[in-house]
Amino acid sequence: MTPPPEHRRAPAAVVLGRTADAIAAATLDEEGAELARTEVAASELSAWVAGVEQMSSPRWVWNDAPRWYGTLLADGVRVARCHDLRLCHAILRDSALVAESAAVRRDARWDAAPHAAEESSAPALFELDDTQSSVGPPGDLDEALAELTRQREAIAGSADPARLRLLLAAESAGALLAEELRAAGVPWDAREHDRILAETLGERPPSGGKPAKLVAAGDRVRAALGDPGASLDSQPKLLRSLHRVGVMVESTSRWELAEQEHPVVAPLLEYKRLSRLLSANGWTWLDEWVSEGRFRPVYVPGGVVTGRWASSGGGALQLPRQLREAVRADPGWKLVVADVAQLEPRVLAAMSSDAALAAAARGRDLYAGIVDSGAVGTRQDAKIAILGAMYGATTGQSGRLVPRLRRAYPRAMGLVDDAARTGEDGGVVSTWLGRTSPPPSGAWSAAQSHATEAEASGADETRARRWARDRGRFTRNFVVQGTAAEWALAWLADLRGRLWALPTVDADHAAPRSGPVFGSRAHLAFYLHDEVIVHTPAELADAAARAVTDAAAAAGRLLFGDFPVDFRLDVRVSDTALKD
DNA sequence: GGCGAGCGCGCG
DNA sequence: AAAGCGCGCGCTCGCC
Repeated sequence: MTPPPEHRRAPAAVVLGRTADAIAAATLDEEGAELARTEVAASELSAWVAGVEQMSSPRWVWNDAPRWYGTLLADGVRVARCHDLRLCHAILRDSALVAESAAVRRDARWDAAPHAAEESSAPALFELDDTQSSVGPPGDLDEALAELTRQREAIAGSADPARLRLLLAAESAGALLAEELRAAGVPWDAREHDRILAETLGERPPSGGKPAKLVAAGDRVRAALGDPGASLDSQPKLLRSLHRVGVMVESTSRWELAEQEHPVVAPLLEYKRLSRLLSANGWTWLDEWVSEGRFRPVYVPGGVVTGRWASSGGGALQLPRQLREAVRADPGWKLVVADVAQLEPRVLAAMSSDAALAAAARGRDLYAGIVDSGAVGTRQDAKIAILGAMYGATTGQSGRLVPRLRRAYPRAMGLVDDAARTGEDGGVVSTWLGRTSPPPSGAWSAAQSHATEAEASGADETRARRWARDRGRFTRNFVVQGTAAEWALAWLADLRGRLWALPTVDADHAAPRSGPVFGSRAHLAFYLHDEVIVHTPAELADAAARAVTDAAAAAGRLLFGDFPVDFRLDVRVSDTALKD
């Protein structure tokens, strides 16, 4: 079928790059052939992108999403699709699906770290001449076009182009979403945060000193140690103080202290709890990271080798449960808080086609299903056994339970056991969609080969074996954690589209602090591995909750087709992100 | 005074 | 109880 001419001329993709004083854009057709080239003044870029987006909704191709999209969003421009060259390069470079000879593997300039996230208020972004910048991947149009060509060739020549396309689309959607999450921010009630701090630590001290309850806890510890001058914040000193009063621990970690019977233990654990809250998420954090009712963390898509996101600054991925009450919808808005129950074992069931494990998970708590199958006796045992199987536990209760799972779910356990063996042998493993683990380091390989030589000492052999097992546990977990991250990206990408399709609200119901794009509509506000928070006008909360659930089902089908595994969500509509 | 390592602990 | 995976960050301390 021949499409009408006007459709053929509509660009399938637009590649953006920079010149010394403007933006250069190339429009491409479906096959990647260049249709036209345009120059746009930097100050006009957002308006130009908005127009093209409305007309043809192309896939925007750029070197690095943070470099482009933050400013577009600040200008009120949202795009539907992109291809993030930096992120896709990293995947293709390492993927076992890609031919060894592929040119994309050999251009180290695209191995660059991401650009630091721009302040959304930075007006000079598009004025900067960063074509010569030493930070981030190459910035000019011809470089971007050349890299895109290399990537298209690598995909087309790969062992599974369809999977890779899915992975790269999901990764790129994540790149968009990371900027959107930052633009919208987590709705944060600073007064509630302050109330929690004051209740736990005592009132905020005027000049950055220690709050009263922390001081009091410290005094109780020093009294129990019989040493008014004891230093509690220095691990070596604290350890010596504990030894002096007969608490013979090897570390000062919480779990080891908790095993001890001594009057110092309770106040010390309390002191540690308060001290942690103050230093990690106290008033200093609040001042630095929350403004105008929003926490705007910096997400780093693909920041973890497995494909999980990392974060940079603000500790976005470590928000303590204690502070969830400070996550609070704007007036007239609601939060939809949803997390996946037992994501990783469900993913493992699907990727290994383990029908028995999938059946245990279907329509219920997966751990309860394992108990019902008779493999283990209690829910707690099931949880410990599953975690042990995915992490490679060999000792303790977990190590004892894993063999029972191996009998009950041989396909699932076979998959992770194979991944571990491959890693121990120095090989690489891949996720369901083709993200591949890094090869072993030079030191690792040298240690392994040295251990087989005649002059190797027993210590050499012991060390080599330990490193091999360490790597086996890493590759064992890589396939599951990485595939779970792919499922989560598919979930997010689908949800992002569903939320965008919901109606917008009138200006008098808007949440302007979520920015010009998202202030008038339900939007994603937070994402953490297997959990999302949607901030939505109250009247759309039910629709948003349905979108979250429907997106999870769609993600399961997209990755695993008809394989009968379900991804159960706990979904709550509430004013706060508090978990029960 | 800057920098990296080690510790400990928050999250999944 | 932690064990077995993946992170980021604040703190101290030794080194330069």
